[in-house]
Amino acid sequence: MTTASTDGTSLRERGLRVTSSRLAVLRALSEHPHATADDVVRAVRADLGSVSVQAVYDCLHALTSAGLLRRMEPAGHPARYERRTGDNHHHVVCRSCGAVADVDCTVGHAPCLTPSASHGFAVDLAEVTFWGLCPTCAVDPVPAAGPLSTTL
Amino acid sequence: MTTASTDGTSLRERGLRVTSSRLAVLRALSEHPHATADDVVRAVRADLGSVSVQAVYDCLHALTSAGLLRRMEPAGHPARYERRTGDNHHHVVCRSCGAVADVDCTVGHAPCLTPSASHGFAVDLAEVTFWGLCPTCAVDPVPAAGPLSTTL
DNA sequence: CACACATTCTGGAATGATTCCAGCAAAGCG
DNA sequence: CGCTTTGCTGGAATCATTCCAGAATGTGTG
Repeated sequence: MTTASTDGTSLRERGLRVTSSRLAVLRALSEHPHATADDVVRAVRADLGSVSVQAVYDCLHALTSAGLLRRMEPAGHPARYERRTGDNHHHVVCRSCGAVADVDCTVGHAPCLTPSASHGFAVDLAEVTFWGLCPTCAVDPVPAAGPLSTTL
Repeated sequence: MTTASTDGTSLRERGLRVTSSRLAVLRALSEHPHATADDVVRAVRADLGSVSVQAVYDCLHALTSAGLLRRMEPAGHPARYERRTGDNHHHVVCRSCGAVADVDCTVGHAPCLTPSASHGFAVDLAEVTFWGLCPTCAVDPVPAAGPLSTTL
């Protein structure tokens, strides 16, 4: 797994300019994995004083396509970002509050899954999302979101 | 798998009122599996003449929570609906054009996956999405969306 | 078969996450 | 230290989806 430094080295290594916003975004996500863009905006503002929303989105995109961040978007919830990249771990999402937790690969190591019949698609990534209720929401449930619960 | 009739029986069985819009939505999705809400609106209008966007969203929600439809939402693309429910099949999504195709369960039958460590979550559904390029886009790629390609 | 009532549908406005745009500011090379 | 490239600001726009209030329609009861 990759959850490297918060100084500029990892940025420079990937040919990205080192800016305070980018470092702050990385720091924010080190402290709060699975944060939403909005969470990151708040964290970065608390850290640097003031940053525009777009600056944060730009950073998130730049860092994501450089492979320093991973983006996941649970159906019905805003996107979340995390620093664990490279390992193919998966996620459990709470259908009540949207909380996300990491789950290590079920069936061994990467690639842990290969589609049986891929209809001619050139598949390069298998994404697994588990849906359920987090410990807190299991006690007193609320609304609900995400795919319908089936018999698992 | 469940891809039943387009007359009102399946609706009545689930205690839903039989309305022309609902039947039209079911028909539309029989002909075009993995259609977006917008696709359905167009299909239903071509069929019935005029329906409001909300009527379609209402139908989609009603049918989905009744278990007659399944909703899937590929990151970065509008939600898609399909009539195959009950079986736990998965999807391949094209990161270029967003096309979706069905993939049968990789590792056997439902439940084909169980999270190793679920952090106290009560998991009830495992959702698998494969990302890649569809046959058409593999020829001449375009933009790109969805999670970053990793080494699979 | 007619009614009454609960649902569903209409049209229009609102929301929330994310993106686009044009101009200013900072990063990094020489 | 100056230049060019890249990143940041603020404000407006987009897109899917939802909320609202009132009109229309399906359905079980008398």
